[in-house]
Amino acid sequence: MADFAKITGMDKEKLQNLRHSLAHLLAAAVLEIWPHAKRTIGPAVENGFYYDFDFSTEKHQSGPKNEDLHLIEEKMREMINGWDKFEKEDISVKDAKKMFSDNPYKLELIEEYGDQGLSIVKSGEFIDLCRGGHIESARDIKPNAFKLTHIAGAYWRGSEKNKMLTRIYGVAFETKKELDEYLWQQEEAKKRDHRKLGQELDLFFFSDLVGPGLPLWTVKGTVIRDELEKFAKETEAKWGYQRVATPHIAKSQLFETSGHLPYYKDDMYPGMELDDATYYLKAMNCPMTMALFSQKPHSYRELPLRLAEYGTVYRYERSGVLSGLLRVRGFTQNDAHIFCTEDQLENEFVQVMKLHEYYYRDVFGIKDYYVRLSLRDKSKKDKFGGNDEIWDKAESVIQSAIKKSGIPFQEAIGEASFYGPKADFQIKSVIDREETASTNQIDFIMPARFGLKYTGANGKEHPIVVIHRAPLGSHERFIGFLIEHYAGAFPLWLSPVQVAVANITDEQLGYAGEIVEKLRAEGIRVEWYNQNETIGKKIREAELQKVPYIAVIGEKETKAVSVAVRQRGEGDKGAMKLEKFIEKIKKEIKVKN
RNA sequence: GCCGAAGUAGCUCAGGGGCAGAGCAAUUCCAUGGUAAGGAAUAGGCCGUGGGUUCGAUUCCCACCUUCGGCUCCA
Repeated sequence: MADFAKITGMDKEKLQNLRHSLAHLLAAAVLEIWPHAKRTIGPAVENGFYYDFDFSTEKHQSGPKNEDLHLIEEKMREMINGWDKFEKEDISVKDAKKMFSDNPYKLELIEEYGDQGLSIVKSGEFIDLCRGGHIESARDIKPNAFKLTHIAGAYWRGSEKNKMLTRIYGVAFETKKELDEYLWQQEEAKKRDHRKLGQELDLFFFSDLVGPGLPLWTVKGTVIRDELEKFAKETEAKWGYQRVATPHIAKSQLFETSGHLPYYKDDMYPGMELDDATYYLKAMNCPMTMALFSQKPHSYRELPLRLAEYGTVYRYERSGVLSGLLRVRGFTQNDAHIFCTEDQLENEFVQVMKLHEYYYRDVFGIKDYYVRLSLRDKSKKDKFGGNDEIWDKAESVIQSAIKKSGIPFQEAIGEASFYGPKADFQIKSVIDREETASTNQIDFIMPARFGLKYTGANGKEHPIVVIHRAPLGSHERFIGFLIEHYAGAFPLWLSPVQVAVANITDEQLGYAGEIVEKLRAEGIRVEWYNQNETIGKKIREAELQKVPYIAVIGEKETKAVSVAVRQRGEGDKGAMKLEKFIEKIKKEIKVKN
């Protein structure tokens, strides 16, 4: 995992210990108020801590509600005074079982970790089973530098087969100042949440009539989609890609051939039974492109063949995971499949990584991401197709290619797809949720299942290897991310409205209308603020809509055939001739910044 | 899917067993204005959907739908 956490004054381990100690304090406070609750575990996490409880044993009252957090916090502050040094002691399995005889969760942990040695931690009256990692004394906890934030459900030991527990989250820092700063940052982050900005800037929405996870793009949102797509098409054409188009549905045989159906059937929209077959909405484009490639024989001279498609796919994501544009059920991928020889594979993959660098670093200025290299878990053979020889080859090529590209990465064992290892570009949303922006895979398996071959210089047939790649991920997720990245203030080339024309009085309606027409004729996206309102009001509205340029038209401008230019966030830039303004805009659109 | 919370005008939200409220936006009128909100009037509602309790439900109860916070999942 990349470390997105801010470096604070306190050393990291000590801060983690402080947070873990607070988890114990939280448990102690909760047990004071809900004496029959069962505590389970409470680790430190990024920015804070949590503790999981089972309140189902609490007979007299229900578990905590959000409004009780305040109460628990007060209890914690009260209890700190009775706490002192954190003392750690080793304990035998027998004594531990006795001590926690009424707590099945602790007993399960004792059973599992007993042979590795157990210890307990004590402070004041409080004792908890614990592996350790505390600050020296509870006196180091500043009572005003932590805050309980929310209550949520969480499965015992992270498995949905287990009981759902109640998790209480808190945030904690060394000082109140750091806590306040963190809380302020969280508030600021909420302002750039793509769901909020999507509403305010009128970019997309969801309709109950259409269904959950199926975004509808407004006129303004569609401009961003189209610009992004146009840019990707142009760029990828230069990088040697050719475009194809495939249907949205296919017979079950296609997904059986690709191998997806047994693995992913539950995540696909259910099949449509027809006379000749069961048809499925595609949840991925690759089987279609494979079928397209298999249509005719291929010579080594055609390779590498890079086939790109903006393909719309549908996945039946579980209802609870849907989130704005970042997790949807229908989305359009910036997809492509590179069909190549084994010898070309590494270089092609390096090129794919370089394309990412161009997009992320050079064009969008995205810095806050990391690459997750997902490899197979050798002990879980049923999760991954093919044999060890093929996997070893694929993993060695991807590792070598990614090293050659010079892009830093982290390995994740067991995260590979069933048909191959992958290099994913991981980003974080403003609310700190990590998502995959781009996924890139090496695949020996699916081409083999489709029997894809090429004829080599020696006249013999050889197996094809495929790279799956989607640098811009999906329109939905990538635009969701871009909205947050730019805080809604898109660069000129992506802005739904590039110029707002605002006449000061009705006297200039004629001239302003001409300006609007001229800008439009130059291919500039313009919106005319011609309401009967003051210029101050129009400027405010255009600024709130984050329009990059406002062309103010008054009596002076009409006479001089000019526009008074106001730049987003920078204010009045003075008047300039219309031709000059158009030239400036067009130049800025071209350089994409 | 699971735990919890919330759904009232286009948006942000208040209210509460007996005629449905505000601000912003919209429309019209007045004002004709110089760089972040000029004034007035009008219109706008199955109070998420379906059941139930009640003389009466937007309000109370139940179910469902959607959204939000998490968990699990994420080709």
